[in-house]
Amino acid sequence: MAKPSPNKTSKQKSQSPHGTSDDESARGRLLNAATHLFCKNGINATGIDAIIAEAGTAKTTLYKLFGSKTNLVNAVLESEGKQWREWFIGAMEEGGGDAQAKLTRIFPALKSWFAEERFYGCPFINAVGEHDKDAKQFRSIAMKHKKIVLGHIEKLAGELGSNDPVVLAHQLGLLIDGAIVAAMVSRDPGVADTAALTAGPLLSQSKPKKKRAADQLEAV
Amino acid sequence: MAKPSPNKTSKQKSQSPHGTSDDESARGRLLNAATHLFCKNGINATGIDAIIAEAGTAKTTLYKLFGSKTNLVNAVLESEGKQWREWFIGAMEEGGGDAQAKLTRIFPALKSWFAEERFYGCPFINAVGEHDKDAKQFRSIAMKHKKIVLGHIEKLAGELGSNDPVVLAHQLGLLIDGAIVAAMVSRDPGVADTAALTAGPLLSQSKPKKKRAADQLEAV
DNA sequence: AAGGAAACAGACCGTTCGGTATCCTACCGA
DNA sequence: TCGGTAGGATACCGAACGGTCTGTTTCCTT
Repeated sequence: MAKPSPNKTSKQKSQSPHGTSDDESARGRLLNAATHLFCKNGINATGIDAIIAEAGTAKTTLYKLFGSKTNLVNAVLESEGKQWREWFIGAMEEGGGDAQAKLTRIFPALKSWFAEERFYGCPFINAVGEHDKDAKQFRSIAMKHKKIVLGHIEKLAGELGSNDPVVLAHQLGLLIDGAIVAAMVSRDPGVADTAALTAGPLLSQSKPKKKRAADQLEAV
Repeated sequence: MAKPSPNKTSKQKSQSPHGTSDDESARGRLLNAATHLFCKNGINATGIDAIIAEAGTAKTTLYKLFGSKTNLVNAVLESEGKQWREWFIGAMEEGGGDAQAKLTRIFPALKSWFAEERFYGCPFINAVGEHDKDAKQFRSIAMKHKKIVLGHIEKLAGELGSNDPVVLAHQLGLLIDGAIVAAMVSRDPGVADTAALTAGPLLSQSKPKKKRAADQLEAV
């Protein structure tokens, strides 16, 4: 939990799901500033000038380091996604216990994220929402991110003994997404409690053999 | 079930949750074009010129009728929200049956929405996501919309005999939001089936007296 | 001490943005 | 015949956009 040492190479567990690395190079400052502004105000609403003002760099530096705004956006999403996943998976894994214990930590972890002053929703969902929905660009990035997260949940769901880990992971994914957007809109971290309440039975009743999930689907 | 008439033109149950009213006046065409482009490409990414080009009107007409882009955005959200709610509530209510039957229609209805060619996610969620998250403007509009929807679900949850209709409505709301954003990102209407699968037990097991929801929360 | 890379400042480019002004056309009821 | 209204066309405005340019400062290396 407590973490020593510097950045870059050292493996540190983040306390926070995002974006304030202590990288004080121009690149790091630009990435931090762009992350903050893109997430807070939206990508299209954030101009280059605002980013360099917050980063305290020159415009030249930005274009030397990233080449274009598009590249900067991609770099932000990549680093932010990586940091978020490390935080999220870490929050499940740290503290040990069985799969159920780990999966039960999902929504308390999200709740603490929602309560942060700089919680602005999911950058991937927001990025998709403010761009062409027929284009694959952001949707594929978002799906790649989601796939990694759900993959880990699916693995835990398997350890849990679920008879359909894929479906269970998707169910939890739905609750996660729902909680994130509801928290973004309402600014109420308490939505995570509702999500936890909904997820609870899924995690405890998934061991006993009942009808298979796919069959239940047919019944609807 | 079919209710006649009150407003404006003829009152017909919409087959579709959005935006293509048959109003062929300049105002109607502008509203349709703006709705389509805002939802498809994002509000900030959509310029006035693109809107008037799709509407086939002059820029003057837009500003004579709406005054500003901001006003146009608000008009779009208002009309779109109203149409969506009428469609959604209609989809639950039409066909009758008890509260459980009505609530069970939620996700099949959403699925048919997700499958539409012009499904671009929830305009309110997307609008919040691409603007300042510290500002109330879009968040309050979105919450107002959501409150009406959840209010209706809550009423049905009460009829269902749920011992905590408010919590049940919020649980369903979470699944609805999650399904909408997941469908927007993945373009897979099937997420509605996963949501239905998750909601099913909530609707059937809510009658028997168990621990109160709030108590379960404490247990987490 | 000298050199060079990295970052600085900021003027500047062409384009597009939201928005305004002017003038024109068509229709419609009195 | 008339005037009013609704809408169309187009030129234009200042500001902001993403991006480039020239030139200066800082600092590490040798």
